[in-house]
Amino acid sequence: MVTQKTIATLLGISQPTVGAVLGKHSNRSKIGVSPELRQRILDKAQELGYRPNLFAQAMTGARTRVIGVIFYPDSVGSTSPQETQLCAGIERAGYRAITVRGIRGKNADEGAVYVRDLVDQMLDLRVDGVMIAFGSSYVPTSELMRLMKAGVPVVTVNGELHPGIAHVAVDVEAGMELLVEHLLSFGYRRLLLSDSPPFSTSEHLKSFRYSDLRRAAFIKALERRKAEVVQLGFVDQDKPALPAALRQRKRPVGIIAANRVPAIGQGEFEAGAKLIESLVRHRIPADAILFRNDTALQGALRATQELGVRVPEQYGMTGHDGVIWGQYGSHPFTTIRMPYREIAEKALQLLLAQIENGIDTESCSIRVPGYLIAGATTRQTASEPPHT
Amino acid sequence: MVTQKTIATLLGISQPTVGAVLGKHSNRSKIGVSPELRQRILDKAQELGYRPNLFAQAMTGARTRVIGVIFYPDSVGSTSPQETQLCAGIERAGYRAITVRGIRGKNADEGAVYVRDLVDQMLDLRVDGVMIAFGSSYVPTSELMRLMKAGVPVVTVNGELHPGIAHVAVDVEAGMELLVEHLLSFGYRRLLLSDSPPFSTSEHLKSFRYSDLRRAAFIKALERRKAEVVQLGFVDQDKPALPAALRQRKRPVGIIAANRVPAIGQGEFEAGAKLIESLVRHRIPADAILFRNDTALQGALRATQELGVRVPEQYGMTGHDGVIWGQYGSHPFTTIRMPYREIAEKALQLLLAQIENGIDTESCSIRVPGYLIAGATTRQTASEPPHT
DNA sequence: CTGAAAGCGCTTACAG
DNA sequence: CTGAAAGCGCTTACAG
Repeated sequence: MVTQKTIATLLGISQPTVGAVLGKHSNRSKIGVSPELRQRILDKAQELGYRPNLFAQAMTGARTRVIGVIFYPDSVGSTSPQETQLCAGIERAGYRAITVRGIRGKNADEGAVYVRDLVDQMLDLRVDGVMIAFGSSYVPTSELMRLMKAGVPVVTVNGELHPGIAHVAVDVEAGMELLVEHLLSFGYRRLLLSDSPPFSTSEHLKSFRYSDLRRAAFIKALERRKAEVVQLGFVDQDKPALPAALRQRKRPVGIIAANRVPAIGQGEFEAGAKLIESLVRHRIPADAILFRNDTALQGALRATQELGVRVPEQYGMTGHDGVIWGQYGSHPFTTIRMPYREIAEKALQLLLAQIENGIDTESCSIRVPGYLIAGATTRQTASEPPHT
Repeated sequence: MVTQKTIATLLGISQPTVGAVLGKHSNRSKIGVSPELRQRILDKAQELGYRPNLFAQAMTGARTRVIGVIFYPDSVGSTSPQETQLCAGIERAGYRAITVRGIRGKNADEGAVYVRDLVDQMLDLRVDGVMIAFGSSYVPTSELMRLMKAGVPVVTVNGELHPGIAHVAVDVEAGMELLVEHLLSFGYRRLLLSDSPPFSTSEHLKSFRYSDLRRAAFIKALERRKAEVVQLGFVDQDKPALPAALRQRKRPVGIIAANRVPAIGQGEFEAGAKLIESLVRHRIPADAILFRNDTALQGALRATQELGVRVPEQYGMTGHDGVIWGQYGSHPFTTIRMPYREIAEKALQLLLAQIENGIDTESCSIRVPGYLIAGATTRQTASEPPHT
């Protein structure tokens, strides 16, 4: 291994002089070096292929210029390709992105334990900051605070909002507005939100959860249009009572319905299928369904084939997230494309600001709007509502 | 930060004694410590939340127990979820998986430069070994040798075989055999291999490339069955001359055909679509098509809707890789599921053996067979061949 | 402008 | 069984 000392010895000078030229803070070094010597040092370093020892640098307490990224892997240990785009933004900013994962014996489902382990690793690696993309999975605020207290700024991406921690997420409300507007303008009248049962009973979390934000946004979008919103609750077992509002056909109506079992991982496909089966079986007069994400939409679409239901004529369907496969199936999806590049940029801005100016515990939350992609799971020409 | 010294001072003993208990090689330390003292040290460490400084440990030249994993990100910087499963295997073995990516300004398409940068990072991080999953993208052997020479063992996963470097890959030949057998047993007779034009003209690489392996496996599987194989070449422009072998209907025939433009990234979808369009347009009498991967199959399947071609009656279609979405579309795919878990395990075995016993430059290449998934893009009951 | 010293937190010899 | 020392490769004060 060629070190600063190697170079110093060869050049007959002292090691710190070499460090002043090759070190990471060479610009603000107090050691003056003549231009000629500097050049000789640089030449020799180049010639020998000198690379600074990262570990030695880190020992001195300097910045590592490494940003840790934590993803929530699915049950088989894989990571969403979209999420990995967060790393691309980090590289563009001149930092290194390091991804760590849980170590053996840890059950990925035990959210809190898993996160604790990842946070430990981040502290061990002395990263300058942490980005955490855990989707809607549980992250204890205390673990994030552990990083912040150790001087490591944190920004969460999508997922929940934690008090005092910077947060960047897709704007659920704006996306919902786009979807509702799109559906109504193409003649759909009875819009059904495929809702999720609550995972957690924590009151604290309630106001931050994706499902809750989404439900609130749905209600808001419909009420803005003077439309009534009815709650059907769980529709996967008994046939729900159908409110009068669903009988009339002119005015838009919002319907909120859910399956009893929460969808996780691949279960999303089945959850989507199950919902559409329930709607058909109970003859619930919805004509457009807003699914939680593209995976659920895909599962539902498949089920419509077997049920003999026509899409988009009989049911319009929308997803969320804009996965690439959704654009290449039998019906390209009408969905909201997740603005991951913009999210990555904003998240990085928040992180870098804190790395450079110190940690900021003023809650800062940024919402980035997604884009509507109009596909073939909804009508492409305005027409009369079905069920007439 | 609580260090060994903190604990030593509090306990009134010397720091190396603490190190002998809490250090990574505490078992084979030459320093004897009484059980009582050992316990007191452990208790105090626990109480103060002591964590060893990874950087200080690495400075002493000890193993880092970190394995670097290098993926080839697609054009938008995302990573295949399947590939990230490699990391899960590493964790199960008690190592840490670290993923690095290129730094700014690097064009991911400039394969060699990109890889050089990643290799530098791996060396800087003093990883114990490197796993590299670059698909069929270009990796210069010299870069891998740079790691090996620095004492860092390397194993490549899928992609090409490099002389002297351990390699684990899906068994293309076995997969081809499964597909051909499946198609023939369900009555398909004229099997068309969707081939790729060569990317590289390097003679050296030719014997290792996925497309070449695949083509050879196809020919082998058909010749084993005394079937003739005809080369149509490029079919995306002019109508090819159809050999007599394609006119007769009883005996199986293998057909090799390609589009002129290589498919990369999302272009795979279009490539699949383009091939099926060419077949229909030129009335090429194939009745089953073996696509390069599931993405191409999906693109082709979509095109069949627009072309009014019936799948699986008129054309049977198979993919490769077994992406999860392929199981949930209008036609669940007949495909070969990539045995990623087994691949990860084998790759890790090869890597750990070298980490523990020193680098081994005897070329070691392991092929892991995939699994056939019989779906709805091929017939599910034996029947007569079409075009009769 | 240049050199000698201290220190980061460990591990690994080497003395008592 | 226990302590004092050297060294890994840097950075950052402090002398000349």
